[in-house]
Amino acid sequence: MARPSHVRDSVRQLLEGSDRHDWSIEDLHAGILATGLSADYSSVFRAVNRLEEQGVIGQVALGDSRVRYELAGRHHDHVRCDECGAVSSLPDCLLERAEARVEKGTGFAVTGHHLVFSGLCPACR
Amino acid sequence: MARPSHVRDSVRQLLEGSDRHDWSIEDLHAGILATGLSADYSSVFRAVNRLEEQGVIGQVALGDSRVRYELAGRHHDHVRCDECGAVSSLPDCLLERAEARVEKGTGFAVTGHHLVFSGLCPACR
DNA sequence: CGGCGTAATGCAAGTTGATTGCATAACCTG
DNA sequence: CAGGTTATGCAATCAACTTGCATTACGCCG
Repeated sequence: MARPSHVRDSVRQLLEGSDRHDWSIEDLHAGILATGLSADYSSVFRAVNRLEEQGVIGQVALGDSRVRYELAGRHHDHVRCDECGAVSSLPDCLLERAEARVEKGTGFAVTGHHLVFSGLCPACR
Repeated sequence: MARPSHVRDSVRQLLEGSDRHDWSIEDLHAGILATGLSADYSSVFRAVNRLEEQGVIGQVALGDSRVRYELAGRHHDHVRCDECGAVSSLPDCLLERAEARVEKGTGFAVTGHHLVFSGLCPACR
């Protein structure tokens, strides 16, 4: 019976109150502590899992072997800086557009991209 | 003075002797043991790192929080089965093509994709 | 051929981030 | 207020990666 969870609420607020697309659990944990509230890492972990189950947030695979999250919403792709790791999101799916467009839209100097389709292989479907 | 390294050689042979694109260090380690040779996990780890430095192999980010490797070569994208994790590579960059093409070419039922551009952000370049 | 210096290896310990078990505290319902 | 369920903290565990250190194996040079 969904009881209030200040941890979950805090996580949600952090996600909603920023435009970041690369929150790690640790970032969220630190973020909560920074607001003066307290929460255990494991509680944040569980809050995040729950929010993910509920479809409120989703994982973002940025290839840094660390699970990152962002608010769930319309599908979009990301650009990431090789240097500082900054992540920006692209307004829409650019599958059929070129990297030049990314450059133009974000100011990033695009050097490459990583693309993974997901689905079911012939054997599984 | 690059001395012979049977571990490195074994790793290389495994990579070259298969069409897999998702070798984890553990897979490689197991693969070597399977050939009758012996090698420590850490040696495989170091061999893999060296081969990566040398540009012989490269990481593949498949979003399963585990570092995976494949032979370095022309850029290409991957399709991964949500169910069993099977990975196939696509012959060329499909950035400007649609998922329908992937379906057709691989037999996978594509349900989505993950795309990450990399480059330098305005501040870094 | 024998000594040297450097690279490779194994073994074990250390790190980091994710995950779980368990006991306690909090909340909603009846 | 009692009962049942969920949330939380704390500590322990896990998994994968990484490093330190001593030892061994090459390859080279005199």
